[in-house]
Amino acid sequence: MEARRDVFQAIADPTRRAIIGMIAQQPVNVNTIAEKFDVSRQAISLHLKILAECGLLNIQQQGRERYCEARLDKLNEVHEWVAQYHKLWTGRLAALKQFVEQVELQPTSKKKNKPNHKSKK
Amino acid sequence: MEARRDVFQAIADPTRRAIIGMIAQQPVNVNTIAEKFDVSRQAISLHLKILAECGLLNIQQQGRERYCEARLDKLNEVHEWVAQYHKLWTGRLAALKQFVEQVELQPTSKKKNKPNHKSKK
DNA sequence: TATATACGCAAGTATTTGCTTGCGCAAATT
DNA sequence: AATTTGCGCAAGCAAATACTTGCGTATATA
Repeated sequence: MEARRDVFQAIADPTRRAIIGMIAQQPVNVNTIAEKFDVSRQAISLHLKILAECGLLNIQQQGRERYCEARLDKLNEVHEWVAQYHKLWTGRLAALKQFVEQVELQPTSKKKNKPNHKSKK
Repeated sequence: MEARRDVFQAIADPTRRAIIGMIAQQPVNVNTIAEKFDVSRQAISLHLKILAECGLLNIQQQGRERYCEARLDKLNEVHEWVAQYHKLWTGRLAALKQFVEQVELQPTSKKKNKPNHKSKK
């Protein structure tokens, strides 16, 4: 146990993503977070621990309460990983669009019957 | 088994991320992929199955070979999820930077020496 | 046609999750 | 001082992972 613990792994769980969303704007204490879910406080506590272990979360003790603060910048690893592919696939879409437009403009096209020609808006 | 199967879950595994990287540019067949890793072909096959199940992968049979083609646009869900927080945290950084600069420009400031002021290009 | 190749389909196992319940302790509240 | 509240620690458990090995089956190739 306690094996791999990286950001990708951390955000794989929907509950943990929800937690991040909940504390993205301002720190929230453990019990307040736990109340929003229908699992036990311990379960949430464990999720928080996992998030904290990979740096996505800071915990500040305040009296008997513990406030969880999101460290969104730690999502950068994910952002960069996805962004490279995002560029790739949007680039392809752009190229495809351009290609289609170019073909449509060809005056040499044989196809004269195009009953339902989908026009671009 | 066969429970949750979403994109976040799929990319949580480093092997699967590596597979995506391997086929992002052009389709590759199963055995070629498997050879790059030091786990069994079956293990890779299962990873491919998982990727295919959540749409990140298309498989085209060609003779006895199966070519795996990446569907990068299916990463959009992840991209959007991260992007919202990316905006948040970069926005905060920008605000912080602006704040610091503003403070530095205060005429009441005692600090007159700013040798390496980083100018924006 | 015999054989090698490119897979898929289990079955079996060790580890890792995700969750629960019970206990304990320190900081607020009464 | 007694009680409530906030939360960690730990044991226990079902389910999911990530692999492996063995077997079966098309499709190429010799």
